[in-house]
Amino acid sequence: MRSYQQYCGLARGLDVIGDRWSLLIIRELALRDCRYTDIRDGLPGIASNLLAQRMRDLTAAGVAERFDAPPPIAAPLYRLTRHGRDLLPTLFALVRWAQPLMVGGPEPSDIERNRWIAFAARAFITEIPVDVAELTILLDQPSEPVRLGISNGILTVTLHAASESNEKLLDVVVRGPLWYQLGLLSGEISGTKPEGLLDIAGRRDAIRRFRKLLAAYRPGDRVRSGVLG
Amino acid sequence: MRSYQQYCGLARGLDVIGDRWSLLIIRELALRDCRYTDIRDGLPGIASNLLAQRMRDLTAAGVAERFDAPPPIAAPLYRLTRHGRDLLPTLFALVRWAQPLMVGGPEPSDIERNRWIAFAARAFITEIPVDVAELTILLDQPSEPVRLGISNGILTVTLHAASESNEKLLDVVVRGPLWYQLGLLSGEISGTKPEGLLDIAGRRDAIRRFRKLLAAYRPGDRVRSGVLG
DNA sequence: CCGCATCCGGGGCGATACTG
DNA sequence: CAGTATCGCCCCGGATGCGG
Repeated sequence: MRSYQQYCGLARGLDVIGDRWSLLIIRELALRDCRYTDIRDGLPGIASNLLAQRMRDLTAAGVAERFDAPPPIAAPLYRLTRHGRDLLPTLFALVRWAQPLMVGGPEPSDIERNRWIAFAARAFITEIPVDVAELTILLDQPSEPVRLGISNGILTVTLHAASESNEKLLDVVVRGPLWYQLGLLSGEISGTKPEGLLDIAGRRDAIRRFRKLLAAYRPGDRVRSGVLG
Repeated sequence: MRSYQQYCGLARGLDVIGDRWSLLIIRELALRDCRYTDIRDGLPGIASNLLAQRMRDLTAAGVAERFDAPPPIAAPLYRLTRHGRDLLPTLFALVRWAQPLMVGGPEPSDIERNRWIAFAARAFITEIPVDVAELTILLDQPSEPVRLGISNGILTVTLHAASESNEKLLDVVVRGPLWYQLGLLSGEISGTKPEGLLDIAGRRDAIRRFRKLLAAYRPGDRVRSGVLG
């Protein structure tokens, strides 16, 4: 992208990640290390040469990097650098802001990737209550189920290869339409009983702690009405 | 902008604010209510028709709105809506992320607007220590000085009409090159004595509390090395 | 099959001129 | 002052090709 040529932090940041597709590339790399093709799978409609250009730009900016995975993986992979990962809290904030645009569920023309809910999970689970220090949840779906693991009060979100899940190790399993699961994470569905199409399975105590985990998110962080208040 | 047509919060957000110039327009409106020309002043190089289009898009999206100011102001003004202001914490996060790109000072080709430091101030002052509940600081410059007012532990940042400042009401006055002032806010200049070109004036106790205010910012919020860790 | 490079319309963008 | 109008140009989107 053309630089804005402004001595302003916001403009400088946009010079790096303001290009079309750039943040969606970073989203894909945030979910897992990717081959070129893996990234393209998450960006339907992007021109191939454009993706190549973006990868050059992002690596040059120190946001992503190329590396060779150990055998038997033949293709080179891309991953986020430390600097790239530092950007994620910003993206989670944007996801929270945009949540009102998600409430009606997907439009017929919308592309969907089940793994994207892992990104939303990171955005909406912002705090771990002390008595939820150990808990394992599976957001189950036909393809790309997502595992939320809390250990020592630290959350780790991973993509689950389908049916890899040893259900013995899971405390809670959530099944149902993806946008219902999203509504659960974002707090729009907060009733204490499973809502309609949503199936929440697990021991009673585990489910209680899961709900407490979700309740810890508050939309807050509002800016007061005054100018730059 | 063409919609990404993805059922993903990040993509949905970018559909609204991912266009070129959009976030810089929001920056200008965050600093003060603006006439059309005021916005354009902060976006050198933007085509007039393009700005008009962006304003239509942003008002349609409920991020900004047009309104008629009371007399004697003749021209219609733009301001952020509540929804637009909710976006500011995200932009502040981006400003913090991009700070490493600011350390060397402006490039010769860079445009500068002194008011932009007000935006940075909001980004880097993230917490108010309890004993700094009352404090008034002026970031002084030839044009567009910025006032940081803390009252009841709440920070308010305002643009000061030049020489409007009644210095009697100011606890601390900071003078010096803009990017030195920025370095002070972001913590790169944290020495206890005024650095070279930077002049920090005020009562000893006020300056001490001012430094404590700045020290409250920590770059933190890092994401661990694991994927979506 | 994967990782691009190339080619080719179309439209968004940059710059300027113009109008109420 | 607040936009609208016009015109290149280049970036982007879509398809194809091709070497590893």
